[in-house]
Amino acid sequence: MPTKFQDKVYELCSKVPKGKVTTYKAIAEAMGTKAYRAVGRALNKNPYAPKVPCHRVISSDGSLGGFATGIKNKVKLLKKEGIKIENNRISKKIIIKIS
DNA sequence: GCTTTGACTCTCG
DNA sequence: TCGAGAGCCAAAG
Repeated sequence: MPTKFQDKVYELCSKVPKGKVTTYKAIAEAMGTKAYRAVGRALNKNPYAPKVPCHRVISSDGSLGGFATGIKNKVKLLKKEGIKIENNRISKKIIIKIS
């Protein structure tokens, strides 16, 4: 079991509904921290790999940010979810905020 | 136990 | 509009 911080990150990731995405910033803010980078780093480890849809987490300005298994794979996964991706950019309108 | 790094974000030029 | 620099926190080395 990873740290509480990571656990929180993964939990928030799970809260993202299918067909929508969220941002690293939103996650960090949701857990009451500004460790945006720590969130990304935690997801890179991704001990919950298939359990948590970490591919639904992107950067704040709509870019994909990055992906451990490759951006291309991330794009493919998101497209499967019904998310439109253009030039490695996600429509900001589908970006949601975590409660 | 301190230093470096990172799937980030913001601000300034 | 685009590029570079600084700031932030947590985990790994």
